[in-house]
Amino acid sequence: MEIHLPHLDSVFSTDCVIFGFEAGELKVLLIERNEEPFKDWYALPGNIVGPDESVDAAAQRILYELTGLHDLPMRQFHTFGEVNRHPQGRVVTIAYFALIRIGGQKDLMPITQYARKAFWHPVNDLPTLAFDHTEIFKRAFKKIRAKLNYEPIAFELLPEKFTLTQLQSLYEAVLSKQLDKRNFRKKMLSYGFLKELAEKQKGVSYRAAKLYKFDRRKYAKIFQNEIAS
Amino acid sequence: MEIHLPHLDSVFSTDCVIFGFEAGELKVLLIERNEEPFKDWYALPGNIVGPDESVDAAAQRILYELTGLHDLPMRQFHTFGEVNRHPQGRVVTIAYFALIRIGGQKDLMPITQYARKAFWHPVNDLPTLAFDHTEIFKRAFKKIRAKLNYEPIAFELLPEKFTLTQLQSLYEAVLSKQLDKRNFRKKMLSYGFLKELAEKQKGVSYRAAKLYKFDRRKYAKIFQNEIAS
DNA sequence: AGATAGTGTGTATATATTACACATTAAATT
DNA sequence: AATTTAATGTGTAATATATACACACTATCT
Repeated sequence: MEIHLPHLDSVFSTDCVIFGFEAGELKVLLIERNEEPFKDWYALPGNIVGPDESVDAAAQRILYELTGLHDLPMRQFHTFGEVNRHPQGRVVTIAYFALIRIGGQKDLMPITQYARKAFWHPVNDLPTLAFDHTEIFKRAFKKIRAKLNYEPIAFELLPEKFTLTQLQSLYEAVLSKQLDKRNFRKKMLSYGFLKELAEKQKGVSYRAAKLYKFDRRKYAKIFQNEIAS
Repeated sequence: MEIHLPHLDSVFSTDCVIFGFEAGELKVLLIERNEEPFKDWYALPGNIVGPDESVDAAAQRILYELTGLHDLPMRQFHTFGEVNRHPQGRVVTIAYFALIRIGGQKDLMPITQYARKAFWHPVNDLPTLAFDHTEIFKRAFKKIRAKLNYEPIAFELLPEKFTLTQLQSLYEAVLSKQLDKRNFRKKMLSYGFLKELAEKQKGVSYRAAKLYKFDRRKYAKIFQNEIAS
């Protein structure tokens, strides 16, 4: 039996690529769709922008509706404007990415019926995604890999207090390469925006590491003269 | 007498920020509008995307119609999605930039009646522009300033054969700062992607400088392992 | 007391960046 | 022919940054 789908006029939508970091792995937030087309498929959280909301606001609303997450600092990274991206008609999609601390939120929980569930999936070994979401994801991943080297995005993925080893392991996960421990520490500390805390790591069965936090204030002071991206 | 304007449904448009370099100055391509709203104002070349063309293709078509330029390597840099950008209704605009050699083309000449003329204007001291085009321009300018440091975009603005002094003057114009001649040359040449030609500059009333050209092949070879933007 | 597992640290070498000044050349002028 | 003009083309020393590399220390567990 064929499913009848209405034809859509030109519309725009947003898709969000939300990255998280957990158990030494970089992960991306997916939903399981509960709607045609691509019902039951995995997809990036995304939907149609309303006529009376800005695209930025729509991205926030849609993410909330599909996953329960709200008020993330989302950044636009590309707009996908090919003609045949959507089986039901012309859709231009403005894509966003954000990086968050997994677990910093309460559980993931779709608010609407468009998604059956929302879940984290490691970026390596992603399943096939609906629409052109695999391409959208790849582009976002490339972007954050590049940004990692010149913007302090790593700290958005880590808990507020973190060890230098955790920071390094995040860099290694995102860049897919090993880094030298001594050089990594020397460099990170040389920037001067990491604040060493009195506190130490807890609950480990070996020597506990010092905790640090990212001092956004100092960062801004140090890099205020640089050209922003 | 009031002008009646039709209400538009949600549509998308493209705007292009085309940079050129002439007489030691960075310039941007503007049009003089011949249509409401903002009739007679200066603006970036832009218009509505058709239902059956990709956004990238639309950007090319629209630029051609308004200025006569075609087949430029245009790159998307931001999408403007606020609700009240356009007095006639909701318009989401995908913005592109490109860099070209002024004079490499025949004259600028609008093909359609939407623009009365197209012309180059120095980026410093821009006139007031229609819509939010000043903001769009600024964002593009910021982008190319940043890119100049990690992508070979300078060569898109220069003639095929150029002197190192011309190259330096371009860097100085875009970055708005003076650079040291010896260090600049040392660094540029150290990359290994500039090819020194046998030929020399002509028609100058002083010692003629050596000409160089950008060797795209070598560039690709040298930077193939780097993360692209 | 010993084993385990990860933390924390320094130095030497190579590479890149910065600061800085003058002789050379081609054309134009006298 | 000699001089003026205006810009080209070049080197070195000092400093800062990046890389390569290994082992003693410490907290917990057994």
